[in-house]
Amino acid sequence: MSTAIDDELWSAVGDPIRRRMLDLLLSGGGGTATTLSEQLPVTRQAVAKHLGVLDRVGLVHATPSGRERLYEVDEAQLARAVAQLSSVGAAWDARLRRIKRIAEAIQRAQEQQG
Amino acid sequence: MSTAIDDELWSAVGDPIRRRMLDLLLSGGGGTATTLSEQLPVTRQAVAKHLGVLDRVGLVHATPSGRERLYEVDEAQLARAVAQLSSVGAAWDARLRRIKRIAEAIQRAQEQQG
DNA sequence: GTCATGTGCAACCAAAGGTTGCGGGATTAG
DNA sequence: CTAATCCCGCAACCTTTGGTTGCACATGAC
Repeated sequence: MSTAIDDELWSAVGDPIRRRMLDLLLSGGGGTATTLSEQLPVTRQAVAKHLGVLDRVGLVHATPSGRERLYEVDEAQLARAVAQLSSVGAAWDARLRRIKRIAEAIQRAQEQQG
Repeated sequence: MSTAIDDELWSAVGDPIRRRMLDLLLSGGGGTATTLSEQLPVTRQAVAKHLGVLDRVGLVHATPSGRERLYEVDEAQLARAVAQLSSVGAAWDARLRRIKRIAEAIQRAQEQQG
């Protein structure tokens, strides 16, 4: 029910730039800070900071290769994040359904009474 | 595929405190800045700011009542947000599946060849 | 009227996202 | 080998955002 433990993963994917970065890394099969920044509206340094955040929570990992630094998505960790997203979504969805059921019950009761 | 349009809703539910506020509002059937702040680790003013954010994106709406100001969740808008969460989750999930399929295909090809 | 309570507004602080500028390794050209 | 280049990391600085305190105003209780 609670989302307390997973706030780090959440806030990691909560940033629009970071979500687009994950998209780019997934579709491009990895990338560097420079290549990513060319496809994003921010500078290389900003991308590097975001990559640091994603790296810290384990969503990506880096492979130094010569003067480049190739980043790739950790698929298992991203799968975990996706699972948590759907978990929260499912919880809210369930509560919304319950509220709707209760509201309908109240309305039925009022119609019977009135 | 893209999440560009819905960044506002995303970032609204991207904050852990705001998610807990939505939870509290849903389970408690509404609340004021004061009552919410009593159940959260931040001050009333911080809660009020968050309520302002949630109000701006339409996830909650306020009902002035005397000297109080009751906030309630806009269920339709929250349902929209949930849909977008699952949408992004599903997109990533699909891409992860595709990557896994391709990786397996490559491995099969290598086994045949080697 | 007086007192308490809930709100809103303003000033101030700290952290996060973003930018520019610079210096340091690895790679390629000469 | 040297020089130019490219990619990267680090540091300083700015702006926005989440958070706090303090205060003034309005409304309900006495």
